[in-house]
Amino acid sequence: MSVALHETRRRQLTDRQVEAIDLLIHATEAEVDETGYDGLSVRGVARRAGVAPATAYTYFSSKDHLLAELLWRRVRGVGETVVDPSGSTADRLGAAVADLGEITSGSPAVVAACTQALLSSHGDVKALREHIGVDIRRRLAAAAGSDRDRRIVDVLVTTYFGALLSAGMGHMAYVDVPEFVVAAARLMSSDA
Amino acid sequence: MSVALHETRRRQLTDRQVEAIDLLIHATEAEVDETGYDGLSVRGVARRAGVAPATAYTYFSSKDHLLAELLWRRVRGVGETVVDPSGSTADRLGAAVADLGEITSGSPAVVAACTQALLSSHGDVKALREHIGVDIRRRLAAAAGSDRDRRIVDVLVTTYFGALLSAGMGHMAYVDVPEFVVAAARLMSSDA
DNA sequence: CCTCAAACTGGACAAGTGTCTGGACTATAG
DNA sequence: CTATAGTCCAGACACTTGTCCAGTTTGAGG
Repeated sequence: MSVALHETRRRQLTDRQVEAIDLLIHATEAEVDETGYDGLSVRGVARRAGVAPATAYTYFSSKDHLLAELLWRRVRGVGETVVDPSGSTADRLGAAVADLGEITSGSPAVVAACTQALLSSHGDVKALREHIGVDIRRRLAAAAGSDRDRRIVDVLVTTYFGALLSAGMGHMAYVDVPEFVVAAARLMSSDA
Repeated sequence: MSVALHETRRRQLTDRQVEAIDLLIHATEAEVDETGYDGLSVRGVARRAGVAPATAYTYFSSKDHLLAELLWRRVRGVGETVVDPSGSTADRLGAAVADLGEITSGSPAVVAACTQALLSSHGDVKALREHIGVDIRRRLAAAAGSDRDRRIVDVLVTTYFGALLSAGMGHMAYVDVPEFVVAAARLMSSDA
């Protein structure tokens, strides 16, 4: 029996289980793209993935958990930004934020559902949210480089999540989020 | 029959109905302070307010609607910030943001529940969210004054909501939100 | 091939949410 | 005072969500 360590559960999972989880995540993406957040249900995802509802519930405790895991995979999938030391702080932060745009590319319905799910108070979602927050902050901090700009990174992370929220509410397009955050970075970097 | 125009419904309401609605909102505040967002229910609020559940549902379609209305009333209750033309942009924005701190004063549990409710996709909540967003933006824009700083106001509004989100997730205390946004304003205003 | 423990299944289940309805109540108009 | 339109109430209702369980299937090890 070959096994693999996986983040969704704190146990070793067989290849088959890993595959079932992947199936569920992909089914989630397809399903939410058609039905939207409100129309999504764990049962619907399980049906699409060809898995029994009870099985889906052993891996994911709610639809929010499914969506949060989907988003977390997207965040992890973003490549590390190459820092160019010759550029200005704003340039470097801009490059990092532009790379983060990969997360919010694709179907807006899917992105909106994921970000909405991330606000859940369920324990499983909280943990994934923490991972995502830490990861994004790490990327921006690496791009900023010096400790002198930590304050700017703090504000920028907050602005980034605020912009995602704003996009989720339809006040901004997801494609415009990176640009907006870059503009904020320039406003804060005097060495532009 | 005396009547009053009220925002919760698009109809004229009797005094008695206005009072019932006030009772429900106050009961919501007390209830959520004890039980938190997850423990809150329309039925529980109705019981505390001494109103039948069905009646409560005629005025508010969900617990999110109750909480959003509560927050909207708080926002409306904040006095208009007096703009001091002699101060810097950052100073004026700072004064406005400090006044907005009134919204998030009081029980953090209540504030957290309200902000969480505001993320609901229900139509009733959406409308209130819109009102709140417009009102806060108007206050900051008035404080900024010149059109030159419109960009800064855009970022600041986004940062403000991002900070509220951050506080809701426990990464920041609600009392520190104004200070954080003021710091952001200073970072963006070169005429500090 | 056989054993057995683990995982999957599908259906039942309790809890919670929002809606609906018939009857009681209230206040305005005649 | 009576008629009547509108509101409120209490309970029933359909629906969804997450949990649980007994039976079946799966697959690694002997």
